[in-house]
Amino acid sequence: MQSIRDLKANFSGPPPTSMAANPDAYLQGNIRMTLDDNELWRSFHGIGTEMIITKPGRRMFPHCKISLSGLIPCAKYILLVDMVPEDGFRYKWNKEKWEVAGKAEPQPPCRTYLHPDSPAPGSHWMKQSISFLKLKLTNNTLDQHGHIILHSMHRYHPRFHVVQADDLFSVRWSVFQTFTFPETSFTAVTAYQNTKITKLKIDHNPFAKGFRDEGTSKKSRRASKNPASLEKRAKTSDLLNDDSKEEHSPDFCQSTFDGYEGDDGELPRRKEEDAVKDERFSPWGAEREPSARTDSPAAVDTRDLYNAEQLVPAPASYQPYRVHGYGKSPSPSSSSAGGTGGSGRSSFESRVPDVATVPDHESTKSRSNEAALPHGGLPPPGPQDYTGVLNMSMAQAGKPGVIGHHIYGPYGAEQPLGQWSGPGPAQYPPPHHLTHDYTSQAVHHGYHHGNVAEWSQYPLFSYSCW
DNA sequence: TCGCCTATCACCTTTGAATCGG
DNA sequence: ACCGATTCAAAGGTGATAGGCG
Repeated sequence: MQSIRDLKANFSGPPPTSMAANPDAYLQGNIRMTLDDNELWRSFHGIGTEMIITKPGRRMFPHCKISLSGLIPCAKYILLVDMVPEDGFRYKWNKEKWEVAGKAEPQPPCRTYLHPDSPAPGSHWMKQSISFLKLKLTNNTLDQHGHIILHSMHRYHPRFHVVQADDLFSVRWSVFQTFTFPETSFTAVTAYQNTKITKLKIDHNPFAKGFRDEGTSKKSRRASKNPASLEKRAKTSDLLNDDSKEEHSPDFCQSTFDGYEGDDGELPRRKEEDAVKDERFSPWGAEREPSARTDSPAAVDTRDLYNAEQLVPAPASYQPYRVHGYGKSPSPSSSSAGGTGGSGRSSFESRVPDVATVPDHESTKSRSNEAALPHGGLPPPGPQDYTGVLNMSMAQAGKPGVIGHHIYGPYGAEQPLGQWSGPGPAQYPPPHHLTHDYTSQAVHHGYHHGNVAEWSQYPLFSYSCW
């Protein structure tokens, strides 16, 4: 899992370098998030997770379930989840594998799911697993229930935010850290495409028990009524029987993420090997191959897409954080020595700042520079969902020694709306920008850019679970 | 014709109120 | 009166399916 270290440590403590050397010195920076049911997530990820989205909203399965540690027991926190596009493409399922089908659709209104327990003290969050069971996904852009709106046939991954705040209204003044887990990425679909995923869901989701083969469920009767379904079921079975050979299956193209490719030769540690396996044989391999990306119809610069879709502005200087914090490099959770391989959990300690800083001249310059780039132009305002949305951004004085960790409203006097449509693409750069040593790079860049004022925006949508 | 979306279905789990017994 | 265990029905989640739409 990847995470991003809260910058607050930079303000309240010694220089970043020393902090890195003494991580225990600042509790704030020691928040650790673990993905529960990691094995299940991985089994889905290895095939290519799909999540059904429906108009009334559909729960995720597996659902997001995490564990937290390192929080201040008596301090209150708010937990949020949002979904961010994995890339700038639309996909289609063709001949047992996913193919790029063109440029991604404009990003639907960005919403954030607030955990219903929020706000709650750190002790509450740490005493047990935190489940986002009731989070629902929809493809209805006019949804009034607060479900997270996604596009079908697009790839996303959930992003978890931990915000230290006494209440929702103080969120804007609060620090928050963001975590992502590579294995939780998925394709939003209105109907399952990959029969292996269907089978896996049926096998593991209690609500789908009625579709399991075991016993003489009425499903059999139902299926027997329709020869076509019989055929389909047979096909499913065949496919599943071939699971043992799946690594050689045509739909399991080798991934060539740069972050991993370099290691292809030798993988001394077994854990790492296992961890990377999912990526290597993910059905996404072909599409995510750098060359494929370049040549794909979408030879579209994803940065443009994110500019328009995400509205999470981030200057060029911010890019490295996101690149390393989120990219498809080997999952740090699984490759880390303290790994969670056998624990069935993926864990990640926040390392990289994911907190935007108050823009200063430097950042302004940076933005200007980026705007001058071929793909760095400011996008038109995207379809932000402002209704009931607690839009906010985190602003932070990036200069060393400056105690500033505020979150400014997007339309506050401090920050004209125009600035909110800045170059967001930095958050989701193409995989080929990944460097080999993801973790160390992330840390390095995070601190390296500490002097640069940066912005980010997290539109928070909370009424979905109140 | 094809790919995707949606309404509907039967089956199942979850949930909470009602009931019962100690 | 209180508490815990059990029962039961309603609510809601699931994938399958057929048909609609562009």
